[in-house]
Amino acid sequence: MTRPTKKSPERGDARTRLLDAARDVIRQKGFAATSVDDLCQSAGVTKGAFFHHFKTKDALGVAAANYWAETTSALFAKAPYHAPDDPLDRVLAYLDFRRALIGGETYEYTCLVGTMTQEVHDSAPTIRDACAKSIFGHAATLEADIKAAREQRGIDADWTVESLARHTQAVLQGGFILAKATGNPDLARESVDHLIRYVCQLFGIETKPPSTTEREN
Amino acid sequence: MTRPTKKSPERGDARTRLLDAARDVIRQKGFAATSVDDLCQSAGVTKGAFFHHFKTKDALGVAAANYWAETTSALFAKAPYHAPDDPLDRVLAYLDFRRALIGGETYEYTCLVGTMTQEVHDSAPTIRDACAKSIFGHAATLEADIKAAREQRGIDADWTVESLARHTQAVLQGGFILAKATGNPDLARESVDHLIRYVCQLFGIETKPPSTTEREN
DNA sequence: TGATATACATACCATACGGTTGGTATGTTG
DNA sequence: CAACATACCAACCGTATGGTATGTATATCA
Repeated sequence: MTRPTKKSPERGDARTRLLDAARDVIRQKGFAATSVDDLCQSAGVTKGAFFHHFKTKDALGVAAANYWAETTSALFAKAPYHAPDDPLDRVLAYLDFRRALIGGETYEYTCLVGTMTQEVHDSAPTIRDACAKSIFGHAATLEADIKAAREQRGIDADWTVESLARHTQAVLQGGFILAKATGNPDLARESVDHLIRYVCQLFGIETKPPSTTEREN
Repeated sequence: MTRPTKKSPERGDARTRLLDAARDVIRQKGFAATSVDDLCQSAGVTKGAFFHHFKTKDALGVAAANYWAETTSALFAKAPYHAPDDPLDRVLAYLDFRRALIGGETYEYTCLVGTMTQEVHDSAPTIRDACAKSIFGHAATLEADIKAAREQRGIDADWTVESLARHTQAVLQGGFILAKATGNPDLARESVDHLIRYVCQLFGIETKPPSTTEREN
């Protein structure tokens, strides 16, 4: 292998630094408004490095979406919301977890692939498909718990497990837009609160308060 | 003769045609990826006309957001969902109306100001503020009916009227993102269905089926 | 009828953009 | 050690971009 060599540990190789830069800069400025030079400057690499690792700017977009899918999958897989024995508690713990992630600067808590989807859905199908895979792949990780909760409690539902899983992502994405419109993360949390109330009602339990992490940021 | 002069009703003056073009093209390609030339070509005017009416591209963005606010306000003001005597029925009729609007090509039913907010929130405050005004101004038009419904039915709520009004917009915006990710408007309708179920549950009534207009498009 | 303002059109400009080229330093392999 | 591959850099290129300068036809009004 040629690279790392474990020497000069600046902060990862050029490719990873470009992907990290893409994750943050694109969430701030959007994909189209982010130039290749922006990314190179933010990553501290040259244009030569950029086009060595990515054939085109669109190719970086695809790679950034995949990188996002990988890193967020890892984050959610390790997260503590899987602990409860009761599947409904796991679902609610997931929503609590998502709620707790909202805060700080807008680019820190909003969703890269949601942002990119909005921009490129009609003009860059490869990027859009990578974003869709990330969004719906994550939604699918909720389905087992939702299904188990429904069966365990014998809920006679007129909604599908898949649609509820997708709905949670829609609420989050929409909350991010309202938060961006005002620069205020409270607007995203607010919608998650309504979503939590909805899920509690669907399963016939009393609405739980927004958990411990009420005040952060 | 060079200009309209009330003759040759091509389809409005240059300014309006540019705003119409902006509404459609920006919803397809996004704001940053839409060039001034794109807009001029789509509107059938020259660049001279563009910069005669708008000082900068950002100024057009602001004007497009305001134009969107005006035209959608007029649409919703005229819509039939205000007819029912019961305020809750009006709220549900509003959601039904929104649901029925979803269909056709993505650029035909998605929200211009939601799209622009996502892109420019951090780099073009004037556009962002115009978008926010449109979104929250529209949300505010729901508050009277929500409040009346709550009082009439003596609901003891742990949520604010304003937050529920905003939540409806968040769900719509989020639904649009999922729809864009797949090119399928069903994903937006699906989330509206969950929202309708939520509102019915909040007010303690049985969930109504998605109204008459089930199959369109 | 002349002065002025409006509503465009044409031609042009400086810059920023995505992408290419040619090169070097370093490591890997047989 | 020769041959090759990888990772990266600096300089450059053609084009597209937002914006400007200037011209012109029509409408308004004193």
